[in-house]
Amino acid sequence: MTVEQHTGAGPALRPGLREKKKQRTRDALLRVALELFTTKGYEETTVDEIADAVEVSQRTFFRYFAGKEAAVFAVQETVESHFSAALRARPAEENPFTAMRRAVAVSWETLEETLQPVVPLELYMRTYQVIESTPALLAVHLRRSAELEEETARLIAEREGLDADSDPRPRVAVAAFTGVMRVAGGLWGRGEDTGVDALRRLTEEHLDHLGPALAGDWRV
Amino acid sequence: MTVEQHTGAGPALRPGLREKKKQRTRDALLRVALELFTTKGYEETTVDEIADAVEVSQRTFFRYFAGKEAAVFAVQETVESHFSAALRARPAEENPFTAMRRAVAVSWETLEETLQPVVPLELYMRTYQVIESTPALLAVHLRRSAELEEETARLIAEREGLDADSDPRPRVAVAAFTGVMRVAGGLWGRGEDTGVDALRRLTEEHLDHLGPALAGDWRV
DNA sequence: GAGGCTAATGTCAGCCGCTGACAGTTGACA
DNA sequence: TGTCAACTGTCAGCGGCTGACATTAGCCTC
Repeated sequence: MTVEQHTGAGPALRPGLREKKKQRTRDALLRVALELFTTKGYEETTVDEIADAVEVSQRTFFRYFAGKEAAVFAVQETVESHFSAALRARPAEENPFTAMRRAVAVSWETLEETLQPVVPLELYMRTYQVIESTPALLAVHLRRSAELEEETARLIAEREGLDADSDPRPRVAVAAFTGVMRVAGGLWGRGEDTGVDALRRLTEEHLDHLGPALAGDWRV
Repeated sequence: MTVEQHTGAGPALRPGLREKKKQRTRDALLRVALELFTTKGYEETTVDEIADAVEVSQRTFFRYFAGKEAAVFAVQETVESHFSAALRARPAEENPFTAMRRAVAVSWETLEETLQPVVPLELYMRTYQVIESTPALLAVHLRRSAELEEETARLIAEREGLDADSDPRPRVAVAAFTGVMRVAGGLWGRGEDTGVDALRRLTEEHLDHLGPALAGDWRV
């Protein structure tokens, strides 16, 4: 059994019937899973239901996804590496915060076309809301975010010519930044407007407060 | 079935044999669970093993703890409310950051005596390391931290006479603060020195960088 | 294009976490 | 002492997940 776990970056050279079938099965499983999660809820959806809907055995589902959770976060992986790429592409002159802010902005602008081959943007957005509102998923999401944060800190350290292991500043800055991002994300998840624009606006708004909030005395 | 889920704040007026037995069972389950988790690992420990060691049925374990995880975080609950209390006790003149910093410092100083009745401090510290090094537990921990963060933001907002729902600044400040705390906690979890002092020192060190890190240009 | 190789899938048995239902036991209190 | 309620045990069962083994089906060679 070989089954590529990640979508992109496969060999893809002369797909062959076998590869194409695998891809189709994976896509079908993913789509059906997200569709069910977003309609009847994550906890309420059984792996058997997903497998049945795609007409494969439960065992096969687990060969494509490490677990029920994995299906939820499969798309998220794409989004995250999309952000990392955007950050790497930022010019060296920008300071850490500007670079992160713009990387977020850019990666959201181009999100739709990046995701299109995998799932429609709208389904992804709905999935994101399921994550924010399902305790078990939120927990995993936060841990994953922490990992992305670690990676981001290393990127920032590199940009600034610092050693990420000995110098705490990159981590601290990134922690503060993503902390704010998370607050915005949480608010968005609890709000009504589920569009990308609403999320973008909320984020900008909150990031604007980062500097002043740390200054200290708000009562002036 | 009534079984008080939390340790403190019970009636405790003239315990009675029944209450005492319940308390003993719960304590035994908790201690044995943490002991097993910290020695053979969380995933490797079965609920049956815990129950057997205490000589109760598996079903009884689940009547005292909502799940395997709940046992791990039972102590953490105490620690968290201890911190909240310390923050509430901070004088109003202190600015948000100072208040949070000192609340952390104070609550750690008095941690041992607070925990003593429940579990030895050393066992708690070991448990904390298990949390940091077990993905499933780390995930839950982060979600719980997010909830504490929410509560803390409300406290801060109240101190400053702001509305936590409309004004993003309390949340942002708290997010930045706890983000840094988490980084320090993570480093401590991966380090060798497992004492409280090491954790305290790391925290102070990282918090000192919060202001400067946000200033922007680190290359001067 | 028949046959062999191997990847993908299906089937089955079983572990573990967790829950509802029901029955048995044991403190509490009149 | 007897009644009631609280606590516990037993049992059956679901859902997530895994290892082992048999079956199917794409691929490649002669």
